[in-house]
Amino acid sequence: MATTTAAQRRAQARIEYDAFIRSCPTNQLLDRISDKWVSLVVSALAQADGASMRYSDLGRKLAGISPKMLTQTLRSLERDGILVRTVTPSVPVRVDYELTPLGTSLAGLLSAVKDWAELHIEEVNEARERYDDDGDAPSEGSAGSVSSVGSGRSSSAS
Amino acid sequence: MATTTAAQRRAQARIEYDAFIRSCPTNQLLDRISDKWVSLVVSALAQADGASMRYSDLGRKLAGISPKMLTQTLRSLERDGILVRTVTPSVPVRVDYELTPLGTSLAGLLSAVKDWAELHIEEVNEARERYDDDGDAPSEGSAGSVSSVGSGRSSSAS
DNA sequence: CAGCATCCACGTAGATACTG
DNA sequence: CAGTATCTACGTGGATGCTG
Repeated sequence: MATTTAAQRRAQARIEYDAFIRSCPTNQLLDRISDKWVSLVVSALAQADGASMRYSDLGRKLAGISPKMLTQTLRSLERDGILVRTVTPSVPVRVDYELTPLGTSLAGLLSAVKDWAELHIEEVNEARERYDDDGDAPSEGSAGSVSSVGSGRSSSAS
Repeated sequence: MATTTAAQRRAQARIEYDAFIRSCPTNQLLDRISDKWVSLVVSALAQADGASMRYSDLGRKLAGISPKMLTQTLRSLERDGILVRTVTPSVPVRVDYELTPLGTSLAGLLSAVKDWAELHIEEVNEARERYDDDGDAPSEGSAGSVSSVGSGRSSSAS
């Protein structure tokens, strides 16, 4: 695995991709970008509208993220060509992060997902309440098929 | 916290949401939908084009997913109102999953992300090679600012 | 068929402390 | 300022075995 060359990998790449297949590299990529921190970092950078953001800017914007996760996320995104990291060796070191065109194309999608979450949180919350309160008053369960016969865990979503 | 009513929560919900804030419920929701399995399950259901899929259909489509993860993902999505679970009490029990309108709206976004992964995997792979081979032949590092001065971990992406 | 229960291992996030 | 290093702990996910 560590000995495959770029050419080999690209050759194999021509074989139609299917993220549904676990062994497909796109599956791993999907796993990487399907990450809360990735969504937020990329969305934050996208909101900067082409401009770059400093490490601390991001840390402030993503209130609550640990330096470790921020650096880790940033590094993985840099490695994947989603963003570029620019170090300015001034006295207090300055590091800027900026989306690449590739990153910008992804940013639109991830921002949309983030916006979806903000937009539909109430519907989801109501659905959760309905689900959790379920198993108590079915009022109908003889129509040949029943919907949502869950065990109804009452624990908070955490 | 466990005693808040739906009305209270909805009242609080009017306070502008910001997924960047860790304590915001949308942050948690984003975390939930930013999941590889969620993307794949929802995308698979979306590809069914409004039709329902059986448990085993999904298990086949998402080759490699463990029954545990499949059930777990399905349950969480059902709870969130993304899909509906229909049990048909035939001799061999039959369970169908179908997207709700809410789920369909999300499916478009997640499918787009999945498609993005399939579409840009090669670019990402090339960026990764470039990054990993870096730290060896900078050839320029005096232009005032340098890009990508990473430590260059050579370990495989896993 | 469609799960659920249990066990276990690994990764990963988080807190904390230190550095160029 | 912008990280890095280390340690710990919990969650996540896989394998296995059993059930209606």
